Amino acid sequence: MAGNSTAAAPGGESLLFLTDEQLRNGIEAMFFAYRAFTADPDMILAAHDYGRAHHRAIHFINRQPGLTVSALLALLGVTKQSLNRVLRALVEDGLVEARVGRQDKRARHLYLTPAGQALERELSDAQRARMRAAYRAAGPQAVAGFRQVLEAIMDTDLRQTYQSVKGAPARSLSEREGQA
Amino acid sequence: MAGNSTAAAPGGESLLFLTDEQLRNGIEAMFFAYRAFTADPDMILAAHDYGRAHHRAIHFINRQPGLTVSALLALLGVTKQSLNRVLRALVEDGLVEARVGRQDKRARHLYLTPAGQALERELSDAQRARMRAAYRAAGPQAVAGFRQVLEAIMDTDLRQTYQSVKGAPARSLSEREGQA
DNA sequence: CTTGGAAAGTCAACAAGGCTGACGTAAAAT
DNA sequence: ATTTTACGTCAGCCTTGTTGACTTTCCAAG
Repeated sequence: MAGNSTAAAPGGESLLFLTDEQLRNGIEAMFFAYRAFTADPDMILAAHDYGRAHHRAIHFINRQPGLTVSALLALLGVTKQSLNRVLRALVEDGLVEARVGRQDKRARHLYLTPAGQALERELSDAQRARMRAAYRAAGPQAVAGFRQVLEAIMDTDLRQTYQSVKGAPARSLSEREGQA
Repeated sequence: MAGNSTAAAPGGESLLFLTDEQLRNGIEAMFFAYRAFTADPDMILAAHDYGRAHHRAIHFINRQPGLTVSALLALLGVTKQSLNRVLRALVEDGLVEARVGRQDKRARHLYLTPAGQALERELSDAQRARMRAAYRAAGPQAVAGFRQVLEAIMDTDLRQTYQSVKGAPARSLSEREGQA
């Protein structure tokens, strides 16, 4: 079975932190923390008649202005049809601008309008405030561990995706793609 | 505004870990890690024609056998109509048993049947395997930090909820409520 | 040059799982 | 006796995921 709970350490280290009970606590902590993590943006979004899907799109468009729909698709991990609905609403409401590619006219390059930037700021201010408070309370060392474990939880694919975004090229894409 | 990024430390500590950039990375790490975190259970659930909602119910019923519908409601933070749909399916499929309370006959106490326990094991084995690998890769100190930050992210309410479950009384509820 | 496939995006329709509102019933509490 | 609590249920709505069936555009091979 899978319950090799309190195994003695082969390398001499205490492996008590690998107990099934510890793992279960970690799983539940992820569940509750993620709920809190999305709570503030959710409230703001509801006031604007948007949902989490809109938030995610706005977040990454802000992070990499000029990225294409398919690039965004790869980041979000949803179908293009699903994303399209969200994107259409944002474009119609004037929060996002979709410019046709100069070199490849099939591609749409996405940008936040000033209104879009305003909402992005509102959302990320709230979310960062919570993270900042948590980071401050836990301290730098805990934060380092936090990040380490989160990265270890990711798949190889996702970790690469994450790493590629982390650097935040910002603006480089638009230049690379030859946009205005 | 909210961008007090690289502020100098009032207490003398380096506050570089509170940079907007650092916070943004943390936010994205949460997003990607949570996706990976739910990926394995999601695949198993799809094969059984269930969704995440069923998983959550099964998880907490396993954690606290004999808990009532309203207790589960409080843990999950959804409406009873939403939970009821999920619960009805699980009861009909013979994964969950709902016993009428002995002392309070209004209450339904929930238990996993052997079939329910089997699915729970399948799901949690997969999820724990991922967490175990991540914990092992990151090491005990990182795990401690991980847990600290997650708890700090939670609201006061959620933290209390989490703490109350963490102890895992398991079986104590059924006795307290006078169940068979 | 044309033609056929791949890539980008759109429209339509469906399902899961949230939500609100209204109602019913039994049991408990006052 | 009345009110409140715990639970179930019906009806209907919304968001956000899905698949399937198209265009339009680009590129490469014949």
